[in-house]
Amino acid sequence: MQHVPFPDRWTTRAPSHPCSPGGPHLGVSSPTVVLFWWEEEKESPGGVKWTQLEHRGPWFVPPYEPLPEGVCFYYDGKPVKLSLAAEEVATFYGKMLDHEYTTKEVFQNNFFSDWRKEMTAEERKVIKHLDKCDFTEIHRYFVDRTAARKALSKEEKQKLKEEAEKLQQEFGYCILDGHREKIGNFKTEPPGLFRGRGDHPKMGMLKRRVLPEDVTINCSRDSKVPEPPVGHRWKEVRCDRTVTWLAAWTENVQNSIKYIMLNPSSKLKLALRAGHEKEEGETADTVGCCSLRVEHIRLHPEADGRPYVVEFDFLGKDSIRYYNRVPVEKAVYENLQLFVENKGPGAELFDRLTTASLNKHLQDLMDGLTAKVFRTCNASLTLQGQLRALTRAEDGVAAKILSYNRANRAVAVLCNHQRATPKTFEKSMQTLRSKIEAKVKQVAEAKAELKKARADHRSRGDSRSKSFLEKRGRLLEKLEEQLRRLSMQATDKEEGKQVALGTSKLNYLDPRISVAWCKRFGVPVEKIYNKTQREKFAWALDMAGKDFEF
DNA sequence: ATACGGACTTAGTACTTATACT
DNA sequence: AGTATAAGTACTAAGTCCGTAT
Repeated sequence: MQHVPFPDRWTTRAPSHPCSPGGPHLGVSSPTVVLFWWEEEKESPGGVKWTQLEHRGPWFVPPYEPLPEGVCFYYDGKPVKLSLAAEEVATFYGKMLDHEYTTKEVFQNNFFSDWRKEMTAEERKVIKHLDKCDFTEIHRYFVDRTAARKALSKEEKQKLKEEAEKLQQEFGYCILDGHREKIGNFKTEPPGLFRGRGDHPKMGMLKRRVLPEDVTINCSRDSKVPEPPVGHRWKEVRCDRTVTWLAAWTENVQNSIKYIMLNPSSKLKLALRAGHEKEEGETADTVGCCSLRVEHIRLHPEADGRPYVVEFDFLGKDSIRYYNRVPVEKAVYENLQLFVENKGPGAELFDRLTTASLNKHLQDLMDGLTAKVFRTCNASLTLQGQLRALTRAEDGVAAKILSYNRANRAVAVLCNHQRATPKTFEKSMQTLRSKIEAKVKQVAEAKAELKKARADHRSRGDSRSKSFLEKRGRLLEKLEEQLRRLSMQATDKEEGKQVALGTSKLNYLDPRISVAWCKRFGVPVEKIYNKTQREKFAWALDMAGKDFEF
């Protein structure tokens, strides 16, 4: 048992801070030598997440740089020199001019009203209507700047890269209980216009610049308190060992807390959604299973040749449409009929159900079970089952990977992880198709050649014609293999055009299932997980054997 | 008993880099 | 070598869940 020298939470407002130079003493190591965190003792009791936390605080976005002379904003056709604050907000809009957002009325109105708040009294007197504002010069300036950046020489690009790396090294790591851990997001979010998804009522509102005075720092009591930028101070410095965040601030648009947290590779981490009640008018209108309304389902006594089918159609998280027709048991169907009875389309379908009561019920069934766990578990079981059903030991690696992707896709479809069909999809599909056509032709030619060679060998019977025949045989085999691979690629592509595989792979599926599958079928794990993913799942790579069962 | 908000976790999109093709 | 496409990363909005205040 470890002696704990400090209470779990400790906090102080810091009107002035100790001026200790230098950053955290990186390289402090714990006395016990443990190579991997997953081999360490399980977490301490009482919700304490760490005993040592030391870091540099967030990196702040540099201050606004005014537009150069000659880049002008026009109102009603006349050039207007804006005050610094108003100009900055104008550039946020100007940058987005060719984005769909700026065509939406809600976005325009929110932007304009927030922009006016940043204007001086004189500016407010002049600038009264958005449709008289001309941001095109501002827009062009930023387009040119991006182009110039892209056209930079190799050396200049290299230099920028090195600077970014230096920043990463300086601010991107912390010391957590003697381990140097990567921070997930060490930069404060830059100011800009809020980009809510779906029909978000707050889209276009001004998201303010974060100042050190907004930021609360969390670190261990005996560590070096990070230095705020010169001339500034932190809102607060505290030592709360029951939470994992390093810094936090309140964001002004939704009034929610934003955190600086660790990278998912660090030790502190490791189907319908539940659907909470949301404040009406504050966010886009989306639902989950508890907040479904009568208008979101249709009941079919019979559909697609199956009895008792429920048709779902609603917008879920990120305003992604969920559409599905599910056959259910008779009892379920009849209950739904009761729930729909005498209700308008906008009424709650399950008016006596909340996420709390649902999770309470699931908790009673199994300790720690929540709707979310159910979704995750369902996903992992589906993957395992699909892998078992689809993989054939005698297949080549390419075919096995196709099977894996199919299994992965089944999970993504189950969880409704969608993406927009890529813009270039049709084009690249077309080139793939013509490649296949060409390959088919080649195969046919090679077959004819082989036939000829065989006849030739039969009539001549010498060793030269024999080796020629063998050569033709090998060529045909190679071409056929290439064709198989291409058509597999095409299938994979077509089936996956609207499905986002990454989300389930990264967040839902127990990586040990995939690792075990790779080991069992001799597929290199790099074909399934890229470098970042292998880092995140290092523990699974280490511990899952080929016989692992979820 | 419910509302609220803090602390994570999940997720799509925008941007960057690597790889494949011409 | 240069460009098109794919893969990977960064970013941050939008969920879930739980504990505490009302």
